[in-house]
Amino acid sequence: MQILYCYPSPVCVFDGKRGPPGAHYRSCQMIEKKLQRRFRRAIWEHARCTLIRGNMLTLPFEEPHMMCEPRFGANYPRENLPESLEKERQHDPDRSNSDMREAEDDISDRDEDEREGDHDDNGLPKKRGPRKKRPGKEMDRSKVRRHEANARERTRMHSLNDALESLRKVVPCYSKTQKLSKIETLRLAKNYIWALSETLSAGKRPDLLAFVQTLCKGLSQPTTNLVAGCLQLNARNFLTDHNGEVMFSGRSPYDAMYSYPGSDMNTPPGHSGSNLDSSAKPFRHYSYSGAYEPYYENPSPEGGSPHFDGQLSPPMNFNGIFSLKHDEPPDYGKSSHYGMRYCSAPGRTALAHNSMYRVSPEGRFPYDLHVRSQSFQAQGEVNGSFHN
DNA sequence: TAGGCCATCTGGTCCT
DNA sequence: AGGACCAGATGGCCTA
Repeated sequence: MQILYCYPSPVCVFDGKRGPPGAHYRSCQMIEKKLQRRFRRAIWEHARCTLIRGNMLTLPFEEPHMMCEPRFGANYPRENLPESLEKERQHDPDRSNSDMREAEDDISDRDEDEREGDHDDNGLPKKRGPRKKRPGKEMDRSKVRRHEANARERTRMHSLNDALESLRKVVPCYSKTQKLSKIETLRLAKNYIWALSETLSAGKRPDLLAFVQTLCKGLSQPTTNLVAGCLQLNARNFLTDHNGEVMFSGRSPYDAMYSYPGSDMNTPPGHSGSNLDSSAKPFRHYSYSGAYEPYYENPSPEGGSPHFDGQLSPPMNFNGIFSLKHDEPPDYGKSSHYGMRYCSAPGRTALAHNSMYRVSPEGRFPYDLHVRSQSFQAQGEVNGSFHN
């Protein structure tokens, strides 16, 4: 029987994976702790039996008390510990100590209770009544409080991580396999918000290069590569300098941007995926210009006057500016900053709540994109391109 | 093997 | 008093 300990790096006994803590993991952890307790008890019972047996073999029969009263308290000599326990102690003294203490306490408590149940200090039969308070009670209490505080802290950090995970899902380049680190997630989210705000406040087709540069500002090179890979860019064209500034070192920006197979846009030589960074996964290619035109230049499907109701959830990613991502849109009404930014953008095409927005009438952009209240099937496909 | 990332523990501080 | 929040310390895992 093999037990994998929870602390300090929890491992799920069922699938052998370390965190992250989730519902499944937590339930596993509870079961695991039960198993640990049972296991420790089993070990001690085994040790007890072994030593009793050993004593039976080595001790003269005239010392039968050793058989019925083996002591495993704190003063029990370590050299008499079973090998497995001694090994464990050497491997991790702190943990083993606490575990040992716990197990020892269990057993010594039991033994003590058994003894106390018979006689009092004077050897007279023990009277019934409230138990004497032990001197260590106050310390036990603070210990318990510390444990509770630890548990709360864990829960707090877990909820923080949950929030971070949901943030990962709404920034570009979400990947279950290659997760952005916490700090990179926050940086990317900040950049993303900033870039989108700039785009919206400008109210015109954004400078793609500037957008990507803003997106990658301050990110590490691997994350920059990842973002570039997600956006189907040649990651090597975007170099992060020592200050975290993203520099373009390739050809003209639009050459390095998207090309949709069969489009009349120039396809950069060797852009068939071979020049992508190794971290870049095969993504769908989108027509940059085709994607933008309907949003900025065409009249709204309803032919209404340009207005904006301020309820639109923020765009999902650069070419997904036309995809509305959030299943559970945040309450943007609370954010005056966003509301102002959204409303202040001039010349924007109206997007009514129930309208369906077809990005490319020619079908060059292969997805129908819907506003929030409608089907998200196509949106899922689009997002899938980024969230491999 | 060093460095990055992460989970956890822990003590301090602030607030209710 | 107790809970929330924070930051430092610690140790494990992973990767270049």
